[in-house]
Amino acid sequence: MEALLSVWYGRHGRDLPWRTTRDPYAILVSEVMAQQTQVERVVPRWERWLERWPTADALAAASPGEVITEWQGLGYNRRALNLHRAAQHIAAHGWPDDLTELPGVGRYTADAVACFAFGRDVLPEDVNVRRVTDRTGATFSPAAAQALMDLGATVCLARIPRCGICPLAEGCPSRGRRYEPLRKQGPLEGSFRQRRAQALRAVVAGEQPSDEEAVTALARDGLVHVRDGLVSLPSAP
DNA sequence: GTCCCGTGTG
DNA sequence: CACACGGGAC
Repeated sequence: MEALLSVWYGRHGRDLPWRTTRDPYAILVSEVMAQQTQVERVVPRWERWLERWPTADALAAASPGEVITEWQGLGYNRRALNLHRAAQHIAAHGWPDDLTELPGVGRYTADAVACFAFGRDVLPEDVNVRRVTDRTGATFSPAAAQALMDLGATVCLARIPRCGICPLAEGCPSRGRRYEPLRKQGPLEGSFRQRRAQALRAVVAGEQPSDEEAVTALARDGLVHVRDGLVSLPSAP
């Protein structure tokens, strides 16, 4: 199966700039950004980010407010803060042996950095990789990691897989199957999550948000500071 | 109008 | 273990 996958990857693999670097900081940034945002959208933002903060030291020296501002539009603002804190940890103590010690870095991201940057022999398992391995029943080496992620993201989709264009369809025991949604979720429109994000965008724009409830939640996560009823981006490192 | 996605927290 | 977290994809 891995040979078929490799041929497909050569023709249909995504051309992502961080796949040509081994810089662990650059890879960490790409992984954190791409965890919740389509990779095509991430590419220009990743390039801008590395121009502005080319190293973990440079990012660590920025203020949290600058980092939050640069992050806008990449989703889940807490991740920006975690990435900043991770850079400060790296700047102060170097790269830890156990990468999950870094804030915002769990099993998947730790394995991705270990594999792609440090050349460790581990297969980072995101849900794309897990879907393909579960459905095909095949096993793959860490060399197939990028190909598995692309196949899972573009062909072996969560609910309605595109088996008609899948290089592994022949002999796949799950071929043609459809799947129920894994999570239940209400609409984003009008949700508290959206209000939070709107309130933070207002602060980034230099305005005072009117949504006090959202501000309280943002302050609890350290995304804003409130003093004398005035809301600002966090400036202290 | 609803789901996806990894991590942290209650 | 369930849930919060964003915004484009579907």
